[in-house]
Amino acid sequence: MPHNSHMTVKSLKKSHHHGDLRNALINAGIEILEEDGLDALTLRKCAARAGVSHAAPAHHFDGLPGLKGAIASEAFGIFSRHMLEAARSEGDSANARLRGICRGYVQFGLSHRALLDTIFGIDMTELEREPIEHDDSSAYQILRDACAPFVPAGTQPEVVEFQVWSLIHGYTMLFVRGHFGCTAPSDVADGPFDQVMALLDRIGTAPKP
Amino acid sequence: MPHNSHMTVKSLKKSHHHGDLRNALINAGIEILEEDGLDALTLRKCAARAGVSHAAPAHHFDGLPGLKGAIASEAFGIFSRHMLEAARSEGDSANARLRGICRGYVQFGLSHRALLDTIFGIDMTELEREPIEHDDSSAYQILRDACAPFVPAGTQPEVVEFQVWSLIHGYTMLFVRGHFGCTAPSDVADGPFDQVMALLDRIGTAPKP
DNA sequence: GCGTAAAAATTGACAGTGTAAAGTTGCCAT
DNA sequence: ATGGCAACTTTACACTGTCAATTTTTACGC
Repeated sequence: MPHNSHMTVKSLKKSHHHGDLRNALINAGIEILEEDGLDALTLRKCAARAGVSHAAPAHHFDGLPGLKGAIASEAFGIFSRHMLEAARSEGDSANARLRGICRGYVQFGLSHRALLDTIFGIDMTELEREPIEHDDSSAYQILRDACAPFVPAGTQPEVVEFQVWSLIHGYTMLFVRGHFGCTAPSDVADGPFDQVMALLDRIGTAPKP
Repeated sequence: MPHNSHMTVKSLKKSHHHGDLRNALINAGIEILEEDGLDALTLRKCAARAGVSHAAPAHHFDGLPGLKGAIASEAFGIFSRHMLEAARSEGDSANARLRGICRGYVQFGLSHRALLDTIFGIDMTELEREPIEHDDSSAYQILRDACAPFVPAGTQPEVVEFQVWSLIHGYTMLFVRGHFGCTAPSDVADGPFDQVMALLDRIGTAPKP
């Protein structure tokens, strides 16, 4: 006996008191992450910024991990849009698109570190977790498209995709935290980006004999 | 007027009440990380496990971030010993050593995730931070030695080192959290390790024309 | 319309946590 | 012995997540 089968298709769950509190909490969380970093993210602060009482989030998310998961999904959308732009920023060739994606990855890590940490801090193996949602315009798909020209015949596309993804993700995570020995990097150019990404030129070629 | 210039060279700061409380707190923290994960690490729990009052850690570390930094240094030593063993586990050839290091990296991430997250969660760019200490037997040096045979003449060793490091670090971080789509990975073999590490065979070769 | 039930949000309480200030204990040099 | 100091304890407080009880709002059947 579904009691709300009358709801319109585009029902935004805009409901009783607040009006889409769920999204308001997610947006508040993103603001806090951008302003004050990962450790500042708090259920109570999100609630306060959304203008509701401190216990209100419990009706929409399963604790702080639940809210973090929802924020990660939203942040992944922001990340995806950033990557789409980056893919086009360096030219139209296949090489330029792949290079642009990698540079955009690092740039996003520098400019929105807490967001990237939230996205990739999520443990997809935990039970009772709904995975981060990603549609056809997600960063995954953008990376996949950019890798496609480099996939040798008879090879699974995932292979190249995972190679590139591992390389740029590892570089970004190590670089933004200064593990490469650069002191306080504030720009991609401050690191050995070009030197490491030179490995991309070997992608899709045969191994040395 | 140094008031303690009388202390012996090997003075372990074994002092008044406890006797090397600093190290006791670090070890307690590592135990907690191994048993209950990153979120369970708490100043008060470390203090309780070391048998002191909850405010005692403040006299040895600058808050929880300070303790985490000291734990990261200790965990990096554990990681380094693990990597030294892994480097020898697959054979004596240069290829086997590099492959062994990479496999050991992922294995360590699976078996001691909280430790690896603590090590590489440290932000080396933050001011007033003392960097993680690493001597000649550190994981950095082990990786550098393993990469040396692949460094082309006239190339800086760091280039190859950073390429390999980025690749394996990114792979590990993404894999252990299930971002490659593997459900609940419990072994390196559960992931596309070999496929991604095939890129290592292109290390040190000339780019395609 | 109206009453009832469910959803949404509030309030109050509680256990943990980090942190700061003040107090206590034991060791050492003078 | 005694003054000083470092290590530790005690006490207190603000902040956090979480739960139970309550109130307010909305939706639906009658």
